[in-house]
Amino acid sequence: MVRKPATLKDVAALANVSRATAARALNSYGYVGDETAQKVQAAAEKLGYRGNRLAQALRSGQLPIVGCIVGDIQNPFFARIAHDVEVLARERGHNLVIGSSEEELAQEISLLASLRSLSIRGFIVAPTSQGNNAHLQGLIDEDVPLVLIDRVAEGVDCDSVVVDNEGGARKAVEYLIGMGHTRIGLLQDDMRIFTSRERRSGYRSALAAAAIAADDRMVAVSQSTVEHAVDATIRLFSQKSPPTALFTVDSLMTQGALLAFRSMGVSIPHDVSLIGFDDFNLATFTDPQITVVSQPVPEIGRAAARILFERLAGKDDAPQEIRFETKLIVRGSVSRRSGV
Amino acid sequence: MVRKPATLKDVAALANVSRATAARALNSYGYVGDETAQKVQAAAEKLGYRGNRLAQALRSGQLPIVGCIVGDIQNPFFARIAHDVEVLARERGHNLVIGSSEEELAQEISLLASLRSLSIRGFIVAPTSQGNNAHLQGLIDEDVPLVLIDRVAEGVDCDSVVVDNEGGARKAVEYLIGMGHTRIGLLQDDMRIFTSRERRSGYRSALAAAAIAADDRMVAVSQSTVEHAVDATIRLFSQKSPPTALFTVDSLMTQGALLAFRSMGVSIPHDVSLIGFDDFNLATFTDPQITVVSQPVPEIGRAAARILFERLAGKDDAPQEIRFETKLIVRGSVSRRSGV
DNA sequence: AGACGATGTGAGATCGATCTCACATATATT
DNA sequence: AATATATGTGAGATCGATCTCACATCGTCT
Repeated sequence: MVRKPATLKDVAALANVSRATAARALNSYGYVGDETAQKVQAAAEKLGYRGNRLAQALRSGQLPIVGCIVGDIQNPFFARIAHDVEVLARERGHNLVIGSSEEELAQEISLLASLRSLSIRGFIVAPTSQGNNAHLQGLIDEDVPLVLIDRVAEGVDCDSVVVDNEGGARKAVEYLIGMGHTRIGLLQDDMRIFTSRERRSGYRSALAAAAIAADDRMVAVSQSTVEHAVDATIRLFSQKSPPTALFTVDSLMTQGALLAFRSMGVSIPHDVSLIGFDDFNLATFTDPQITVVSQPVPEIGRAAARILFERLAGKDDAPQEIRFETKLIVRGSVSRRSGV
Repeated sequence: MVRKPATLKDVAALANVSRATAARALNSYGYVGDETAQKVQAAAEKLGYRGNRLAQALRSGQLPIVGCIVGDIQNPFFARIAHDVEVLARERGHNLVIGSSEEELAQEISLLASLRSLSIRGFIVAPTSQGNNAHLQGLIDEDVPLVLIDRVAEGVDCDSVVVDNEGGARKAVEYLIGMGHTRIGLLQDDMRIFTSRERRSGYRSALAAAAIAADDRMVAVSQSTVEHAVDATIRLFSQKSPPTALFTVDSLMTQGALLAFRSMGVSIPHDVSLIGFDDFNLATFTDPQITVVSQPVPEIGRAAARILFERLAGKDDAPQEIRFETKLIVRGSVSRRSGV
């Protein structure tokens, strides 16, 4: 049995009034007689009238939906953010559409285009961020609110919520240097990604400050998945003179490195020291526990959503750029290295 | 500068044709002169015409969006499923709206109501599943395709993709019994949740088969988060005669139990043996590695999405009920217990 | 009593895309 | 030459909700 959802027309007919009156009664605006209003309410109730948000949206030009495009929903970092955004959106009577760019610019662009044509009200995006950000600027130009998270995009003048990647990475590497390490490896993901660049830059500046020459053989690049990170770590540590310490730029890669070390029979922190960017659930389960640079993940999604809804409410001042501090959490995965 | 997106009317005006002709040219149907078509294409190009999917949807009655409502997007199990569904949806030119019921029936209902009024084409839902499933049956009645995942809902006649929870749990507990354990704890989440009930049922039947009396003091209930599981585990093991082994019903709770044991100074598997339902990334990083019952997670989302799109394409045979097998993966978190 | 405001209701336009129908031409067929 | 058939195009209806406007009907004030 396929019964089409009841329309306003059906309700009006049942209540013996015009569509206009029915609309007034249901949305309580304008003048409606008490008795009429009751009749309409009753009719709506009886038919299970729910209203067609599509039609409403077409009229008003806006759908109560916000979009969130992340790099990868499987990364717990983004999952947490998406979750927080969803909660806040729901509080404001909005739904959330989630897209995953999988770090492909083309995918980000097509996702955005497809969501834009839905008249989605605003976006929270973790941009893949390379040169061409016309698709993002296009949103701004059409006055569609956009909040960037985790990463900023060059030349796009909008709100953003990021963390101090460079400072965090520097703290991590300085700590390693302070513990006597000089051959410090970096396991990073694609250089096109903003955080990857910033974290590398922190890594480099810490090395430079300690007068340690940058060495490309100490740097491995892989996609941000556990599996790819395993391979990259194994390659990095299969060299003749491998690093004595490793800094990984996100939690999936940290986990990949851990797996790789286990499979290679390399012991932490005895053989190799490890610091990861971004804390994760199980960092304290391992033996030793993993030292990390932690970011205030719960703040990020909430801050971004808060800003987005302020913009939707009409706030129109200069773009905010929020940058949260990171914190070095020392656990047991780094050991002091004496001499070389 | 706020330029409204170009409409078909704009394109038609620029190309000096009627809206009808412009539509024909852009969607290539009906008869259109070559020259006219070119003109229209050029005009559309020039104006950056993208079309308003809302208006199209209002006309056609369908928005190319599917919805996915999970219990908690932060649970890696659901994150993985959502990811897989999103990928498949995108392949079919659909977007995905994700909602999280947070295991609240009321939230599931309101989420579904709000998405239904968007004329969303179909749903994949992990139902909170208690008695009243009218909201789900309502979808079926209106011919909106619905695929249940992870859990089935009583009295709702639709496709479903689940795993053999009872069998998996029984395997786990039988294994513990085979290793000499008799005081076997169960850390489960809310009994209203289908998987929780099924897994408990497997736990009980394994005990019964071994003639071990069920003992409520061996069972702890908590929400499915790492934090709640920590507390519940501590309570469970603070009794005078605590379990010698623990079976946890999902990966977040397994992680909570691990954290709790660590904080209590309880050593695995020496003091307590542990088996978790659902494998997780770091299960092999811990020392010892965690023995688990694994489910074919990548299959679940894909299977559900595949079925959903078949239904959307018009397939109309009897509902499928897919039930995947689980696998006991023996690692090192269970030790043999001699005597009592 | 006449006028003005408050109250209540309906007809019709609108949002943007699509589709049916009617009406043109042009070419082909007898 | 007359009739079919193919080809092109536009006017207007439609999807469902909302809003403006016009038109009632009251009551009240001078």
